[in-house]
Amino acid sequence: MRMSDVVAKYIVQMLDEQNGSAEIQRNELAGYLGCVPSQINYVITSRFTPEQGYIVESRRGGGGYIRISRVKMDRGTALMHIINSVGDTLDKATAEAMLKNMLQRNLIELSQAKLIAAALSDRTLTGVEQENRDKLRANLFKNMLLTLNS
Amino acid sequence: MRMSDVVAKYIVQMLDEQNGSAEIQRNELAGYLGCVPSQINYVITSRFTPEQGYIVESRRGGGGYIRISRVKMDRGTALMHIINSVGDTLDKATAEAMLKNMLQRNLIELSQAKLIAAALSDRTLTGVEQENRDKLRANLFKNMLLTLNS
DNA sequence: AAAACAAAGGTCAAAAAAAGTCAAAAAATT
DNA sequence: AATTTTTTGACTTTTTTTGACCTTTGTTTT
Repeated sequence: MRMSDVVAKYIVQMLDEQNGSAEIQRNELAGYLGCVPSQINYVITSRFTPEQGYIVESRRGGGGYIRISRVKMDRGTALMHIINSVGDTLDKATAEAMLKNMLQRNLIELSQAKLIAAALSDRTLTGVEQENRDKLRANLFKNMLLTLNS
Repeated sequence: MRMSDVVAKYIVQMLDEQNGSAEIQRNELAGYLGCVPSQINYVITSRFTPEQGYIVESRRGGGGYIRISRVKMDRGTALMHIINSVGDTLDKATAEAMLKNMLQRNLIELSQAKLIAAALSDRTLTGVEQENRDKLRANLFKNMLLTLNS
């Protein structure tokens, strides 16, 4: 079995045992499982992504940690669907249409839609090169929506 | 739990109990909590800054003290203040501290804080060059907050 | 009143404790 | 054979902890 699978399995097990939330110490876990610390980062970026329904937070420095949480799927199923339908890039018009739609379907509140729209606006993203904007928009959109269904 | 968090928690608790104002003796508190005195300074400068809505006053010498107070204002003003305190760039740690503080002060809701945090996270912004991230963060932060006070 | 001493708090930088990044090498898949 | 995914490790960045030394203020002595 691959090391990355061992790590992933371990994390999934923690998530199962601790109802959807696991906090690890990178170096400690790496030591325990017998891999290099950066392997943990690899596993997290490759298998615990927003698309796959996970939120990852971390802190460096003394007492640092990595926290992984599984997003619950209730009303979230609809959101999850939407999140998954967004590819690598997302243009502003499409994003706005989607937000409008979500509002009509009562999936999000107005203040939330406004927050998201503000993040995706051209005004906010001046400074980011045109070619990168829609990529960033996709990222922003997906990551932000994810926070709503946990 | 980190020493710094223990200290911060202790102070917050005092603030809560004494409606927004706490007076401590540095050496005494350090002795009580079991840390070096300068740890107290560290915690204060890292977690009880004006940006985060605190005023700190102190006096040396016999009978010296450190007084920490939470400043309070109406929501719109407070948000405006916060927005204005953000310059051209904003690093993630500062942003998070600010969000936490806004939450504590009931200026925003949890779901909103989460949306904003997600937009500012490194994970969302991978793809944006390091040197531009904090600039973009400042933009995102300010533009998003602006939607909240209208 | 001046000088000496004691009692606070302040500063700063080094060391320690984490986590993050990136690219090259190796392994697995197609 | 080519491409994609994994593994590794050197190097970076962030955050916290600690301690030696500094400054300010109050209290005693002379």
